[in-house]
Order: sequence, then structure tokens, then C-alpha cells
Amino acid sequence: MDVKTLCLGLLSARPASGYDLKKEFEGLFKHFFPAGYGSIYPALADLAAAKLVECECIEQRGRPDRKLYRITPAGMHAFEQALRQSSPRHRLRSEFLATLYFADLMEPERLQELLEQRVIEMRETVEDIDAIVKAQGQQMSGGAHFVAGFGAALAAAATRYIEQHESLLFEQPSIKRQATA
Amino acid sequence: MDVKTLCLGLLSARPASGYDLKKEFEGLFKHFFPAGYGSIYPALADLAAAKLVECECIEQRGRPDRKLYRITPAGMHAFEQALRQSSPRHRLRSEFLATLYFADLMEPERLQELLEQRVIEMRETVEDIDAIVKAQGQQMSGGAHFVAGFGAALAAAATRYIEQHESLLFEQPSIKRQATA
DNA sequence: TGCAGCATGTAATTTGTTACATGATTAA
DNA sequence: TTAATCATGTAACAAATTACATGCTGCA
Repeated sequence: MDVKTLCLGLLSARPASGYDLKKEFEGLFKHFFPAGYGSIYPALADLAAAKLVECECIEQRGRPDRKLYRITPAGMHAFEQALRQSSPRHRLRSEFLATLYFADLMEPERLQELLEQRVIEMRETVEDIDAIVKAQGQQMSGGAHFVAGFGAALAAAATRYIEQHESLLFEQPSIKRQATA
Repeated sequence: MDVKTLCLGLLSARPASGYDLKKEFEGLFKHFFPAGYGSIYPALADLAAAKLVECECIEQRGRPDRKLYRITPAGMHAFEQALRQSSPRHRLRSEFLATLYFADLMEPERLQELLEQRVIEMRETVEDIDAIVKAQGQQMSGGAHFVAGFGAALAAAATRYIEQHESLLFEQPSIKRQATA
């Protein structure tokens, strides 16, 4: 599943422009599948070229045509196939953890700063997700609810872990490193 | 922080070959910063070109020379700078969640399959991390312990969440989709 | 007057993945 | 004999990020 397929999936619920999709990516998806214009617009062009979506150009005064993309039956079929095929990955890539692995090379102040920053971001994630659910909960599908809760649960667990275990990072170094001089 | 910088960091603890580093990436790092030969070998070549590491070629019978890389003072300095600069990201990219967002388009059997698969993988993650800590706990730095615990805590939280909330996915669809015919 | 929002896209770059290519040693 | 381990790498490809490029509308 790549951005292209996800765009197709979002279009399975309702027609939208690239701009609209970007706003969707700024909602829930931000927290587990971020994407920007740079991937969305090319994705839509590809989907249109493959006839999985159709494009209706809506003229507007003073701005570029609004291009409203609508999924085709072939597109719907392709998306359902995509959901069936392949085992979806779930991957974490954390420079944060990679950095903390080397805590013994870092100043305590720097460590503290990183931890605080991370806790703030995780709290913001939880708050953002909660706000989305409060605002759109009625119209959200079971899948959307599940995903929202999942993201919030992970963020909360990360916060809790940091608060309960940060002391591990401030111990005296036990690993011998190469002499640098 | 990219694979190159991480390799440099690993070399700050001890000299190693690309093959050795790959084994490290198959340990703890597998769970939050995966990398394969395809990124490791080029990274080492780049680091050597930048004089951040030195290479000692050790001849062997019947196999390619073992290339043992050793960090230089300049490399050590560069790595410490890297730890100081830039706010490290912590990003999730989950095709798993993106897929489940569309649960109402999926067969219950398929859903069940995905959930089970994910629970198994998460359990394996926890077990793998626990095994690493049991085996190497004595020599692991505080940072390594923190990171190991973090990974295990996240995986455990994910498992718990799935088990407690999977029913959300099996509700009747409430979202209206486009007619496909 | 200035900023946020609407609305499109391209191009260069970065990064990493996957497949390819080779081949001896050693333990089961 | 067969599989795992040791040991190196390159090349093609895929994907996404970032920066660039443009410009009106409408609100405060």
C-alpha cells in the first residue's frame, strides 16, 4: 500500500480534489501515513492515466480549475484487490530511539530536551486524535475508530514508558568506547 | 539520522565490518531502524571517503578481504555533532492501519487474518527483544536498555489494543460509498 | 496591508529496497 | 550433500520529501 493506493481508497468514499485529499492526510492519517502534495498530485495523475479514477475539471474564477477525481468501477475493483493482496507492513522508523541508544555519549541536558520534546509530541498526537474523534465520531466508520484508537493508544504507551523509564538514560556509562585521542 | 550516521555510531563503540554491522541491525535495531546490506555497504564507503572512518583490510583464505572499519577522531566528532543537532523524528508508517481504515470494504475472514498476523508479529517482537536483553543485558548500556524497553512496550500496547478493540472492525458499515455499478 | 486559504503542479534530490553477482568454509 | 555462515559489493528501481513556481480571494 502506497500513497497512490491510499488516495484511491479515499476516493472510494467520495470524489475529491488533490487539495481535498491533502486535508484528509492532515487529519487521522497524519499520524500513521503522512503524505504531502508532492506525492498526492502525481498519484492522482497516475490513477487517472490508469483509468482507475476520472477527472472532472471545474472552472473557477481566479484560481486553477478544481480537478475533482471520482473512482471508476475498475478503480473500485483495483482497490478491493489491493486490500486483499499482500500483507500490510507496520513499521516504525525512529531516529529518536536510534539517538537515545547512544545516551552515554550525550549531555544530560540534551537528553532531557529530547525526552520532553517527544512527550509533548505524543501528547499532541493523543489530543489531535481525540479532537478528530469528537468532531467526526458520528460519521467515522468502525475502521476509522479502530485506527484512531490504535494511534492514540500507541502514543499514550510511549508517553507512559518515557515517564517511567527515563532514569535508565541518566546512569553512568558502562560501555567502554574507543579512545578518541 | 540516516543509516550512514547510525553506522558511524555503531563504529563509535567498536570497529566492525559491514557484515558485523548487518548483524547488529538484525538485533535490537531491527525493530525501530531496519537496514540491509544495500544501505550499509554504501554507507561505509561514504564514511571512509569522508575520512570519518578508516578501513583495514584483513586478508582471508577463500573469501573476500574482511574490511574492518574503525572510527577516526573526526568521525567521533561528527557523530557527537549529529547527536546534538536536529530533532530526531519518530515515525510510524503503517499499511496495516491504512488497510484497516477500510475495514468496511473487507471480508471478516480477511480482517481476522490481518489481526492475527499482526498480533503474532508483535508478540515475536516482544519475545525477540526480551531474548536480546536476557542474552546481552550485562553489556547493554542504559540507552540500549531504554530503547529495548520502549520497543517492547509499544509492541505490547499494540497487542493489547488489538485484542480489546477488534470488535470495532466487525460492525455494520455506517458509511455510504459510491455506487460501483 | 498582510496573511491564511484555495488550487495546481514540477523537478531535483534523497533514501532506501530489491535483485543481482560471486564463491569458499564449516557444521549437521 | 545441503544448508548456513562468512564476506563483499553494484545497479536498477521505487518512493517520498523538499524546494520551487504561480497567483487570486477574502477576511481582519
